[in-house]
Amino acid sequence: MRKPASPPISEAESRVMEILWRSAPRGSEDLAAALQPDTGWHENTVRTLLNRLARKGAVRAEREGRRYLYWPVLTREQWQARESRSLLDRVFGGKVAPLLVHFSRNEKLSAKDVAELRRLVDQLERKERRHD
Amino acid sequence: MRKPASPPISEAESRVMEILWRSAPRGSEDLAAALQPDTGWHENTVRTLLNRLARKGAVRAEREGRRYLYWPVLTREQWQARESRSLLDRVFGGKVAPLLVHFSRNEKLSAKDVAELRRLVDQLERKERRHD
DNA sequence: TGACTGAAACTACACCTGTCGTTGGTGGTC
DNA sequence: GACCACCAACGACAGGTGTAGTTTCAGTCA
Repeated sequence: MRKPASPPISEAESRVMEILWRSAPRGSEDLAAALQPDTGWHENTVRTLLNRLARKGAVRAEREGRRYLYWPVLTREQWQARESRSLLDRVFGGKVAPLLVHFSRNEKLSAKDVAELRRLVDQLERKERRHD
Repeated sequence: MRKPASPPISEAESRVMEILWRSAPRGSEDLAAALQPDTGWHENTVRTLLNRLARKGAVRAEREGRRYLYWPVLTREQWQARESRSLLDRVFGGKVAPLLVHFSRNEKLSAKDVAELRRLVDQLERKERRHD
């Protein structure tokens, strides 16, 4: 019972997923229309991407009359987790602290970001104490 | 005076950079030997990667007698920054807070990580107050 | 000086990606 | 029942990547 080790979603493919995550199910024509303004992609391009996504198990296609409707299977959170872990492992040797330091130092954080971060740290510290 | 918009470093290429960042300059044979245990790559493979890296401007090659010595031009920090920004933009819509939240929630943080994070937050807050 | 050798340069090739163009099949229309 | 319009399926092709094999060239040694 081997896990299929689902292949990575490419950049272009993820653009399609973004639309599906926003609302699903949708048909390919609909998808193409939604992508058109930002990407300028031809409908066939979108269909190709959908087929590849289906082969990768990231979307499910269900026939509805003459056309297909597409649903996301991979969730945005799963995808974010995968991509994040990949960055973490590839670039930061799997260690979280350097990554957090990098982002906190190098990216501008709004006051709100900082507040959010503080809440998180407080929470983490409380949890720690509880497990002492 | 256009910026050359240096091309991305591929996964395999970054493995070579890792070795160079550890110590440089080195010859290709040396590099290949250092990579061998982890990757099993043939020397020619490493040379190909070095050539590609040179074309991309990520390393500098200097003749030393009959062979070349390679120096990293791209620094590890630059590379980390690039890759991080790419993740941030592609996956988190360019917003730092969700990314930090994701990592803090989903990756196990050691007590040390948490302490580090707290120092950072404190620092950020002090900076904020100073600019009020 | 001419052969030998070891490293550099060039070539290869399959697979993935981005981006369509082309073909084909099915249901709806007269 | 024949045809048309649409959509899906398939094929295509250039550029990047992973991973070498093959060819060339410049020193070294005899």
